[in-house]
Amino acid sequence: MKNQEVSKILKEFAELYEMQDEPFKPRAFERASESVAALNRDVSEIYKAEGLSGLEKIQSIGKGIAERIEEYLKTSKIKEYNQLKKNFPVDIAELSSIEGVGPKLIKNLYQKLKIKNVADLEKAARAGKLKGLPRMGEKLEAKILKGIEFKREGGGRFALGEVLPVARMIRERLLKIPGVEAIEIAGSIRRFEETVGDLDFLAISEKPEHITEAFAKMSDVAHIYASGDTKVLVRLKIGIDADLRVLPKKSFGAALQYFTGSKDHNVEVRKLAIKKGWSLNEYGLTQGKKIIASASEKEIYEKLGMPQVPPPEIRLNKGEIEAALKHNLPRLIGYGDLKGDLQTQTSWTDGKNTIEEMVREAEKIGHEYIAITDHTKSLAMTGGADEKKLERQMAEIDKLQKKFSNIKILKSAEVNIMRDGSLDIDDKTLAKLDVVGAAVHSLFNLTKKEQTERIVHVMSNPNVDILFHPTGRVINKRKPYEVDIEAIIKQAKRTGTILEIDGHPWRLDLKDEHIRLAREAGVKMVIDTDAHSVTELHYLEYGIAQARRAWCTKDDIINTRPLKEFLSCLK
DNA sequence: GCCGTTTTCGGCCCGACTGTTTTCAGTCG
Repeated sequence: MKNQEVSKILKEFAELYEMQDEPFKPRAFERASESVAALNRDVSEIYKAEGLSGLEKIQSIGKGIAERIEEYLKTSKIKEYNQLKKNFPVDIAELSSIEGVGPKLIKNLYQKLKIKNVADLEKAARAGKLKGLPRMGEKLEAKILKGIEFKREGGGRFALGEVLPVARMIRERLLKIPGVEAIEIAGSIRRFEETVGDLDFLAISEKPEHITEAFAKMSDVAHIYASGDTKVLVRLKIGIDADLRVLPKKSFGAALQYFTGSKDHNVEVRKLAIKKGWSLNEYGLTQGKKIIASASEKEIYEKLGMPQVPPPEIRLNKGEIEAALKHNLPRLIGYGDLKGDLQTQTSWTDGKNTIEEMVREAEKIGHEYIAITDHTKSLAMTGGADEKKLERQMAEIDKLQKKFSNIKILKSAEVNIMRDGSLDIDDKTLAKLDVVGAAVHSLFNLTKKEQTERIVHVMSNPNVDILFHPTGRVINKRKPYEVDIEAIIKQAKRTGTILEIDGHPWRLDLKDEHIRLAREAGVKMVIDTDAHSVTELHYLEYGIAQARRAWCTKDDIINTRPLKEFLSCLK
């Protein structure tokens, strides 16, 4: 539960040091921050069990940072942090979330213009005051205003991947409270939306005051807006609002249906009730004072003429109600249907774990195969592989494979697409790989025509099996590059290139509408995690949810198939 | 501040891109 808080504070340390021009420390704290975020155990648990030395065993954490973490876990603050913060009482996380704003600029903004947050920054930019700063001109000023605008379009929403683990942990904790019969997470999280505005919890309990009190007193709570008998509203320390409703068992189905939404879906469902002379709200489906259904979602949908309950992911009023009424909903791909992962990075480039560790975890998940797709040479910052390094890795995989009889390690790479649509690895080497993914990692600003031609060209390469994260977006951070997605889908169909549904919660690329287009065109797709650590190998559910939202069945996704069959689908 | 199959001291990811400059600082990945 503390990992996110600790990771966040370490990240801020890094930026504070960066602002003071400290050499090397920023990187060290940044690595430590990432390392904590990638843990699959909670730091407070590790500290409780093994003390300071347990913390020091964590990758990229030595004596200094371990002591700071200890101080934070013991006292909820770090003296040195407060000291640094005194010199720069600035919302660094908020400011640096604006594209183009980094630590150096933040330092200047505060020292010269006393800018502390994005609101200050926007005011100064609109007044044309930024131009006076060193190395700042009209274009950068405009870029910053655009960055602020884009951030705002995100509506301050959190990526699902940031908050789903938090919501689940809160749920687990609340379940332990005496008198609590059930807790469900509703709202956009239950629908697996890409981004989430707040967390909605529903609880069944005959003694609501126990759970409301415990909820409001959680250590993750930063502020309590309201706290009543059956409803609590809080702001969590990580910056998102969370609300809890406690209900009697008999109306739980109605409440779950009501609080799951979406709003559009519920409006349509309620219209069906009205047509029958009934009414539907969070307490039940009723006729006057008589309750027709309320305990389960299934009863409610059935009474309204739907023999199938639309899965939460597709409750968007996009045809699911009509289909459910006609008993015509497809059988969506299930959360346990994938047989392998097809994009994973290891310590050979920018991943946190070795090939062996990744394979072992994949085996534990139950995969039949895993592709090792480290970056290639033109992504220099990651130590991307050239032909020689790839050959070395292939040899290493051959050696490693002997240790594993239940899982096939596929030799692969995430190969960079150059400006002209060529690749940065020669075809001879690519031909030796089991499966090849190609990806755009540079020149995001080409015109739509140029970008499309570049990608369409690479898809015609007979070695390229999969196009990775086809639109390049990063949720809340970077818009997709300009590209003609329909042209790419057409080319995928023509060349037999597979399109990736990158399940990494920051990417989710393709997104649902594009998946839908690809499915309708009969294009093959895969779902994978883009994992950079063993923890991230568990990100599959995010990608599967995207596919479900696009009404995909098991047949639409190639890596639901056993190894042999999967391989036969490649070029 | 972290780390070690050359090292417990002395290295640490580095090139592209942009916008600002007239040789380079800041940001990004």
